[in-house]
Amino acid sequence: MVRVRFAPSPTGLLHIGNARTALFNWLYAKRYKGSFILRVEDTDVARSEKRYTEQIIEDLRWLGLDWQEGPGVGGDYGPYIQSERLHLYREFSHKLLNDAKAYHCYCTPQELEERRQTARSAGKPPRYDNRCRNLSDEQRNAFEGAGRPSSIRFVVSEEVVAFEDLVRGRCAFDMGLVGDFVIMKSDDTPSFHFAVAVDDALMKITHVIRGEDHLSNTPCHILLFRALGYDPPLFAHISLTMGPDRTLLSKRHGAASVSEYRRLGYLPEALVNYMALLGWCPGDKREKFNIEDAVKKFDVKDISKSASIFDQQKLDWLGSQYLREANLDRLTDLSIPHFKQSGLIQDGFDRAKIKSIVEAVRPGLSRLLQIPDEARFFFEEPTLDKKVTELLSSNTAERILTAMLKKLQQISGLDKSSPYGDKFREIVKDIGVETSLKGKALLMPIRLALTGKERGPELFAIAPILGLEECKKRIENALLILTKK
RNA sequence: GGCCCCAUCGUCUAGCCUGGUCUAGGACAUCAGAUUUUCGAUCUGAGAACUGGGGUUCAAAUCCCCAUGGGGUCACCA
Repeated sequence: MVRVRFAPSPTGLLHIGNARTALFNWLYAKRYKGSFILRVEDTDVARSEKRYTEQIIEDLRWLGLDWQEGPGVGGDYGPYIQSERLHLYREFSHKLLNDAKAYHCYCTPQELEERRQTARSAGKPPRYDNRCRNLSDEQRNAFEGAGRPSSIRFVVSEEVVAFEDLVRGRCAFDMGLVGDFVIMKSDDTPSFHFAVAVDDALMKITHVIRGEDHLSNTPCHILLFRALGYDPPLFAHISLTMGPDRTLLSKRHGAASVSEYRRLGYLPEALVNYMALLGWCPGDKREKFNIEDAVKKFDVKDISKSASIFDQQKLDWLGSQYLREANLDRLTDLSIPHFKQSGLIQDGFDRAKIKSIVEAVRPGLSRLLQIPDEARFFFEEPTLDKKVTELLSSNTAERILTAMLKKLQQISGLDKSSPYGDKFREIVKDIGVETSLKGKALLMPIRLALTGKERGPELFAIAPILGLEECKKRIENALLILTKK
């Protein structure tokens, strides 16, 4: 039975890199019909915040990554929030203390920091020198008497620890090179290493799929598992995601969290598809695939070993693919909040109209937030700026618009479903014949007058949505500005 | 700095394990053409890579070594 876990720490929003790790864990669990477990690692009291826990949970749900055990769903190995498991870490740390596999360290953070600095400037590795490992009783009593707080450190044995990483193959580390590390902080909460080992052991995790940044932590965890009397799980260290400058993806690179991409209006299936593509491919030539397809083919051993750079353009491309094939009613529902937020509609709006606007506007867009922007001219009369009026200031433009206005005044409606077919198209056709203009020369002035923009949706889709009166008004308006010049 | 991981078009990658079928395939982006009476969208096409050096071999993108480059880690952060 495969049991994998995603263990975010609620010290910030769900980062794209972490979300990808969660996705790979989720895919692996689904692929092998195992359990995906969510565990909240909130042992950093100073930086953890409840709102982040909530936000992370919301983001995972939005992405569609459901968990079989964890906050909100329970499970046999709970609690799944580390701050509710403190008694367990204390218990296990005392066990290690009794077995002489751990000891109290009285060094203060300031002392440790100073030593690290001097070591670093001397060109030496900034590791702990194990100085409290063999404290005499007198020394210990002196520290205790002075009321010095202590942390608990793990006795790291000098040996080479090797393991078979599922993506990297055999990895070996000389533990003689690493210092004894803290397992319980002086505030009696566990360090990351300890909490991870205890929880992964107790929760019977079979595969630890996590970022490559944990690769060199792994031997520490293996030693801990052994000291605690458990078999270590299998490890799979997946490559990291970088920004365009090849440094670790972070806020500096712009949007870096799932919430931000959500706010920008990417469809969750597009984001999931893109994250899966970062360091993994389904083996065939498809780039666009849904999560179920990914489940069928996914395996950690196929994950690329090298780091990958987050490519906004490719995400946008995928975003546009999903946007154009999304169910139109769903898309309409999803974009309505964005319309409201940009002040384009209020309660009591015409849903059918919004739907046709969304349909007209969606090709070429990659996310929901772009929809109201692209559709703004449907709601607000365009302000013809200097550039547009310049583009319009040819006498052919004036001829076209004058003819158009005249023809529009002679008809009673632009309705696409009128028995006369597409009136607007007919009118344009006639004007084309009359002026012997065609193509861009013919259509661009009309587009500019109607929308105020050089680019936008299909012109013949715009007019019927705008309606006859609005079209007349806008053309009149454009002519007014032109003749005034 | 020590240790560890990694290295194919600008980017994501296929191929590497099990050398020959690779004059290295696909996708995004770029450029060009076509099409839509249209900017965009769409379609078609083009340019674009095995980091370098040594081996091993009849043969190396593929196996080995070194160099270089990138990244990670060495916290009472996770």
